[in-house]
Amino acid sequence: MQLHRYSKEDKVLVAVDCIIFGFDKEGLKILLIKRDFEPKKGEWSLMGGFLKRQETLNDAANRVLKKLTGLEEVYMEQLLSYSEIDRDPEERTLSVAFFALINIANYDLKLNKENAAQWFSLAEAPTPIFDHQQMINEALVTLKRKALSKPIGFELLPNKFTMRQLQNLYESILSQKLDKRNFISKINALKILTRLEEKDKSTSKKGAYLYQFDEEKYHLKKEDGFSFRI
Amino acid sequence: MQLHRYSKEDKVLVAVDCIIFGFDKEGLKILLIKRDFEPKKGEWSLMGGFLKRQETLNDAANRVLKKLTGLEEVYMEQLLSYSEIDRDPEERTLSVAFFALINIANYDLKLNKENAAQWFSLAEAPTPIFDHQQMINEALVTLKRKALSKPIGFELLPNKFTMRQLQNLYESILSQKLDKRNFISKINALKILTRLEEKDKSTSKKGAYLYQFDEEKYHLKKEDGFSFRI
DNA sequence: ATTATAAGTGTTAAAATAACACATAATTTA
DNA sequence: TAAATTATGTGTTATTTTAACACTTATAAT
Repeated sequence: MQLHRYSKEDKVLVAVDCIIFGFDKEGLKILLIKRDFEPKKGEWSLMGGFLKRQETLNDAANRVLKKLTGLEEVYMEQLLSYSEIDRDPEERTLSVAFFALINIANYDLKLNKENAAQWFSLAEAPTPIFDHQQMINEALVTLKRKALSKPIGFELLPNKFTMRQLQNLYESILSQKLDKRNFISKINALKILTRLEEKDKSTSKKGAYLYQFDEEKYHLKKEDGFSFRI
Repeated sequence: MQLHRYSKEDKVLVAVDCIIFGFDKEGLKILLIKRDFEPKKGEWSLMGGFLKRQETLNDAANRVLKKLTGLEEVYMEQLLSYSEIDRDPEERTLSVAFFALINIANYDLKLNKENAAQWFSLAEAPTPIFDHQQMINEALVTLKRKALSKPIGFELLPNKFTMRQLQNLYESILSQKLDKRNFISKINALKILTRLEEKDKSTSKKGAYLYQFDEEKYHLKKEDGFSFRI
């Protein structure tokens, strides 16, 4: 008897590639890394690596991200898999895309000593290798869909933020200007924010109230979902 | 020099599993197959098979479906991948889920001579092997989301169908009764149907008008999407 | 002729959304 | 110290969308 009944089947390399979105005062950004191995060494790429036999895809995505950037405990979500035969010219590799949202200011990328990882605004990002641009484009569609059906921002914004920052985030994601008054009413209707007494004076003389997410209500809304019409 | 620069990396078996939804007068159904190889031989399973080195995931899903059921040129869409280490007790296997929608009446499953494949209503389906039930549950969520944001039915209904059939389809997918008059108004507002002069008399003495999808408008709407509030 | 059955059709109230403009607080400048 | 500047903060109204709701019609069966 054979050791494995599936032994006649083909095995393939499986990779994970992480589309990391960040947000700061300049807008929505994406994290790319300068690839340090062949093929395509020196070109820009998503954070990627190979799946090991003894780990799940999620584990692999987290391991890869930590190794390349020092980022840990990042919220990640699986997207689609990419399987064109020659997508990696070196060898047949199936790649599973992941996406993550993080607050740029919270993470010190200098941990990444060679500084091979870099944030790019979406408009200015270089064209990455293989089919990574396609992955990014599809992740953006997912991100927009999520912004319209779930609360978003908890992972992207600092702990305390102004209403304007939240609106800027939505505007960045949706590539669309929103009416301030209507935006605030809609957000308030969700009842996921707590307004603090504190104000942020960094952008105005008057100062702007700081808000925090009510984590419990936020996560409840996240499960239920809603239809946020812009 | 090594033949492949990636040669130190692990390779794994990759499978595809197809969640096939069908619709007939009894409602929404799912197609399962009696597994004819070990492990779990004789138990119910999704249509599945292994990815070959020289095919894409989509190709594999279509090949598997054709082999097991005779079904060809079925609309399929990729869902998530499942990667728990021991999800298949035999050997580490990554599985990529696909989902498809077909019109039960259009396909003669007797082509599948051993009749190993069988339609089950969702409530009556046996518990399938491995993590297949989880795949089905997640596919159902996807199906509901799609029904609320894209026109649906083209793949599931016969070429000509009554408004009632379309409503039944939506009710099956959403597990929810809908108001006849409101449903018709909303569907008509989409302008994707053509009403024929013909009537279907199979379910009433009066007869019900038959409709067809206007394929062009249907696909335009499918690209744009909409927010169908039920 | 009566009955039974599913089809077909419109109105109205309620809710959600979109459009819209001015007052305020605090700093900076004159 | 008065005036100007700047981003913040706030409500109302018209429009659109959605939800609730009941009777008539065509035909076959009795």
